[in-house]
Amino acid sequence: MKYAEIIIDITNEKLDKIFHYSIPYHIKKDICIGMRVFVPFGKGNRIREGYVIGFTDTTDIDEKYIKDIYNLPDKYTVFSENMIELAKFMSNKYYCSLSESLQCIMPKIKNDKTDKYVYINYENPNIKELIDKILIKNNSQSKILQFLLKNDNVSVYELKNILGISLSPIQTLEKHNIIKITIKQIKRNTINLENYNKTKHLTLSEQQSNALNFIKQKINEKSTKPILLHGVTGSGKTEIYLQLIDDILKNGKQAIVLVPEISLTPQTVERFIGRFGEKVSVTHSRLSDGERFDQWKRAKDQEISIMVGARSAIFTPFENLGIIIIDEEHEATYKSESTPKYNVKEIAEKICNLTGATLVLGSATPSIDTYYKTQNNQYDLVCMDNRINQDMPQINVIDMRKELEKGNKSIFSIPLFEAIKENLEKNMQTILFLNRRGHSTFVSCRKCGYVMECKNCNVSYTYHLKDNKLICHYCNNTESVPHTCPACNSKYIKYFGVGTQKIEEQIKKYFKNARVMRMDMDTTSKKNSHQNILDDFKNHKADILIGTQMIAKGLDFPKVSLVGVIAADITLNTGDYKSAENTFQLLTQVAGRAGRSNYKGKVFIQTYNPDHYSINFAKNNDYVGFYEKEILERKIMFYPPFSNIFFIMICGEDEQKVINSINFLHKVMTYYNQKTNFYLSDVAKAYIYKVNKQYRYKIIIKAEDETRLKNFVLYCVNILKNKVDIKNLNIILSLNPNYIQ
DNA sequence: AGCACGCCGACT
DNA sequence: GTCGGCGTGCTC
Repeated sequence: MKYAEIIIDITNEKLDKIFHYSIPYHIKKDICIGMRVFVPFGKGNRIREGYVIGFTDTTDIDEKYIKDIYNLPDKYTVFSENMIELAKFMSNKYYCSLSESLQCIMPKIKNDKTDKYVYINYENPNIKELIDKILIKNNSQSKILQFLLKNDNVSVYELKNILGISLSPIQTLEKHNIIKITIKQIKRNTINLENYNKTKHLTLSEQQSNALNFIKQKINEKSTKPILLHGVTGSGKTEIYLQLIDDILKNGKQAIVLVPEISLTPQTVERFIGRFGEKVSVTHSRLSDGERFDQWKRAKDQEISIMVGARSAIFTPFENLGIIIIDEEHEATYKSESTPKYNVKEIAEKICNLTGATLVLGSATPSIDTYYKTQNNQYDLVCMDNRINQDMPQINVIDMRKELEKGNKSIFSIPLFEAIKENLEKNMQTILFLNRRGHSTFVSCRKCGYVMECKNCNVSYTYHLKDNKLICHYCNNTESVPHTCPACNSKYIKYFGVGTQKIEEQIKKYFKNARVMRMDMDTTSKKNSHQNILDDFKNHKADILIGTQMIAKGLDFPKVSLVGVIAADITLNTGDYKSAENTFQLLTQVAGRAGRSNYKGKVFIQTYNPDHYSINFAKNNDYVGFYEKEILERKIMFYPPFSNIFFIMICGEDEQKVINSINFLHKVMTYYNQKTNFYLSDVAKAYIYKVNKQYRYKIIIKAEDETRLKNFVLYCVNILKNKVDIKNLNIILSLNPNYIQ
């Protein structure tokens, strides 16, 4: 144990290696693998943060260059050895540096003074005299008290910075009982336990107990295979999760539950808190760094046993993890879109391999990739085909071409219109789904055909009725609507296409007495507005809810008996190989919102492609049928899971430079591909080829073997980086991205 | 990342 | 002559 192996917490390719430091005597007894360290680094010996990932007795470096570790900031290990192993796995799999992986695993420890707040101690009976005594003096203590008398909610960190003082006068005042330092309550965004009623186990249906017993048995057998729980919408998957977790806790182990960010509303969370109370912690994207760290630390200190959260909750540092549950496993948000571009299902599988925990994936519409693994014997499969309370809703597909033939030019088909009317009369609720926000998709001149386009991006503006503005959905650039056409000066500006705002306008026009609410990115930008809309709708403060993606999934409104999909074609025609899968999933999930309690649900899907298999299988609630058709398609087209797709995009403001560099890269790839013979596309403009003034060009390459493909691409990109000036260019690499751009 | 070294242009 | 621009290279 002569030297410590340290990873420096700086993101730079050249620093992505182990540095050796010697261990001074005063920390020798405390230091261990996984701890944070401060070390002198570089020529100026600036103190930098680093992590101990191992020890060694030998080094290639001349001993005279080796420096001492400066100190250990924490008394605990930040990473378990499993987590260090996971970080190595991540940097290899997602081609990022070790420090990036480690940063991703551990929440940023903010200067730990940030969360300590300072108050004058008014409980001290002599406080008035004591303050007066100090105020006369001209010292740091006096400055502190003057500041505190004028300001509320002051942190130690702010005091030090604003007044330019050190910690010691603050500590002296605390010692003399003049001020109090309290760790700030982190309850701000977490759920208040008092609002939740304790719940007990529900009685399981036969299919639920079968599923539960199957999974329990697999856990007892110490099976290492992940388990897919395929249960139709409303089949009661959550209750199974709860009882599984209960079992895990009884064995002294802990549980991680991942849900998509969008369903991290109290609706889902309350079921976990209701059952397990203060043993549960919840993380979501709106937590501050300090709050996030606090949750992390509570897990580390074994104050909690269950973490419910979005993607990043996978890194919760439980000592004795028993189970990882990934609900709605098909959701695209489980793949990160920023470095490291990890897929949380892969991370979860790795963690389970390392710790012996069990991985359970749940969905009504499993991803094709996951279901394929069950057919391949890599995963176990357990199914629940029936709803608990009701039959599956009746799904009607409406051919919008025929509506047009009949002379109906409105957004609503006659059957959907009649159903909305009938539902309103019955005082039941309706959900209308459209995967596009705004009012009109584009604005153009009737005379010359000119389309209003964003200056920064190669996309047409979307018209927003409420503020009468044109908004670019890619860069949020906003413009007023012109009165005359900028190209030909004609006055005939017309709005085409349909967005959620337009639906709202039309509904209000046709159903004057209906109470309507809209939920999309435009109505949910304020804090809690998301939740307020859902609560109001659940309490029947509105009859019709119009919305995008965000109303499609996981919500449970007992009084909704009608669901209308305005245009199924939007997801169908994205040009992505996953468009059929996404359409099937979305339609099934939206339809699942109807008739969840005692009322029979009805669903209307409007489309110009009524014969498309994704729509037909969704109509018949036939997941397996859809899977069999789709997997055949993937095999023929050599798409995942039969291949891996590498997406390479180069962006920059100088279009010629972008073209030159991507052409060079393509030449290099073509040359080396003579041996490897992967499927290599030509250079092409990205789907939207200009965003935020940046021009974007892409190359797509497909291969069966992930590692060989990845090595090939990284090798070629490296040649590009060494041979061509790529300054001011951005090279984006993504393996199996959610969307091909 | 951030700091030193080093090699060229416009000034006290 | 020298001050300072930031290009290049290295960090246990």
